[in-house]
Amino acid sequence: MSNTIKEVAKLAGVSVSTVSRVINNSGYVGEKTRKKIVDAMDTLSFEPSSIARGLVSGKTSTIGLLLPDVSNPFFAEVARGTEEAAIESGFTVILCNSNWDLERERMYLNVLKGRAVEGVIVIGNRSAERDLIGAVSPLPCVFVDRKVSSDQSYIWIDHEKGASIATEKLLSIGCEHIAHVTGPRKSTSARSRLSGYLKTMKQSGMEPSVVPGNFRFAGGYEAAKALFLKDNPPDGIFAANDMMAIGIIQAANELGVSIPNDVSIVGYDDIDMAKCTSPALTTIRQPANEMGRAAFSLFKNRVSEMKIEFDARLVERKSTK
Amino acid sequence: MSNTIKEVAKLAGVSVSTVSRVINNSGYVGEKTRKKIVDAMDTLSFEPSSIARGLVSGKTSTIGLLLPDVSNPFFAEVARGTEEAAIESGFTVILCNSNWDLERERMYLNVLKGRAVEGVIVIGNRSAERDLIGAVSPLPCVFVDRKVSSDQSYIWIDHEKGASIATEKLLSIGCEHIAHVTGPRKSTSARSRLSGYLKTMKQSGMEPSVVPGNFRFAGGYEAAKALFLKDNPPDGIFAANDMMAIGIIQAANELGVSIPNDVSIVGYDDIDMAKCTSPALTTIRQPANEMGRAAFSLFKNRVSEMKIEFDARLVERKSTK
DNA sequence: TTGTAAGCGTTATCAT
DNA sequence: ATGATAACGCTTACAA
Repeated sequence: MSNTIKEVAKLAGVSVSTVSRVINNSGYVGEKTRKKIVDAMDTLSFEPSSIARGLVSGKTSTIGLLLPDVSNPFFAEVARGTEEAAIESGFTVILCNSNWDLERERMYLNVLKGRAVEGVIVIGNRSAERDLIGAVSPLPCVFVDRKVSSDQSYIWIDHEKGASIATEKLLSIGCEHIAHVTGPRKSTSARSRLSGYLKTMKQSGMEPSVVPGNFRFAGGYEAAKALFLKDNPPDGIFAANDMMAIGIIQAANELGVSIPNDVSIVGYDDIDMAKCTSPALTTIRQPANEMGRAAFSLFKNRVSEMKIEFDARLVERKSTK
Repeated sequence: MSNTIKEVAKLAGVSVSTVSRVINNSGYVGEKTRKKIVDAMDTLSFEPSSIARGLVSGKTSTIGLLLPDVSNPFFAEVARGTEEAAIESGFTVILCNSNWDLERERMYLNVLKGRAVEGVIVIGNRSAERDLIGAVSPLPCVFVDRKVSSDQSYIWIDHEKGASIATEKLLSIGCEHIAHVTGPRKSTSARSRLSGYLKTMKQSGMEPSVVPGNFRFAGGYEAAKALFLKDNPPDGIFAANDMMAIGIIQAANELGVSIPNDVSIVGYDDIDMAKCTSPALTTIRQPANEMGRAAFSLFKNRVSEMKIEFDARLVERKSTK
């Protein structure tokens, strides 16, 4: 049962401030007194109230982590990285799933502020930049997977470049009809990938073909079914993330479309599962765990205006010729 | 900018107690006054400090959710359900990934207590029951996916029965050599599934064949490779969860083992992806989201000694004859 | 070396 | 219908 500092003080026959000193290891405390207090704390199994402490110090050792959907393995992995780094620094993280919903994003941001988090890490959000910054201000905010123009910090990876690499790979192996299955419209990273695809296609004078997706397995699956049933099916597909790419592979297998003979597939993320699909998925690797850890360290070190950029790179496996 | 109730009071030209009344919708407040105050709160975009509230009321409206691994879709979905229900009740949840690590479980439990959560929901943990209860005591604790003998509450689903149903299905279609790929040894649900499998096999006089797994895609994949390369490969496999079943399907596809002709596969969980594998996965359905919601409601209504049991049921798809 | 007392932002109990 | 004011459990000058 959690007792108060007062009861400890009484039992030890000292004042609360002395007890506070031994709790925080600050100021001078006589050896005998310290021992008496420690004993008292033990017998009462005293645990200081982090609420009261938070009220006084304004510090809660808590950060908020806002992301669209933990079920997405990429986000889950970033969250893991952040959480691991946080715990190592004595912080705890409050996890919020916005579900790609603008309203919920705003709501959560308020909840977090009310909870007096010391900072917010936002991953793959949809809100307009100024809305977001306005909403969390004056808390430090680190953006992951999104470049922001102001003096905020962010962890970034060049999706446009990654998408170009993916598209170029498909081009380089001779694909002549390359389709792109997108992520949710409001996801900035999805948009960047789309734009990288579009640019690269334009540069090489190819006709783009875009199918809307949603970053989920089922989305890729549906998109692929539609694509393969067309008169002029693609011979290359760049999916905006691995989950959809895996859905595409399943659809292809079901329809008897052979990978990579009939169609080559490139995904994005390099989630665990990508190694093990059949055929194994060629994809653009994002170091998710590291990105999460980096986000926390940016927050922790109170660096503002710091931009860490990671490199997306191609991981070639068997789903491309 | 997070303002205080004082500043709102000043701006509205009233006392803090009146502001407190409109915040909490308690006591009488004149219509005009209320409007002034609401306006003031808006212009300052005031958000009450839940810390200060917590200090006064002793309530933090926060619960801890301890689970082994958010990357596991089943856990992710339970977490989603819990979080949704929590938010609807004005609670926020602190999410902790134990990574199936006993040490981390204990550590997190302490962190949560220090953070003054009002209760803890524990999913699929490994710790011994009394350790766990001792560690969170005196906080209310709801166990998900685990039956506990004491007066604690739990949400449960009969894994042994589910596993029996799965095994029986395989038996009923004439499989003669049925293997089981297990979950992590220390997972109680994995153990129950194993025991259901073992029992059913024994009842029907069949020789069991158990391969260790880990609930992850790669685990199923590896196990299947080993299994299919044996002299006497199985004609039926019951995987302790869907992620592994999907890994098994991939391995089968790669090795040219035909499903369900050469081998029938049954999974466990019925995650989203199960519908879309190729062939679609026959599996035991667990209502993950509902289980998460139920867990929160058990906590919320402060019911102790309440046991909610869900039913596992077979969802037949194409991976079984 | 130790104690006293003033907050931290709320809520709740009295008055008014 | 509204306002003072005393808690809540702790930290932290400032005194002693």
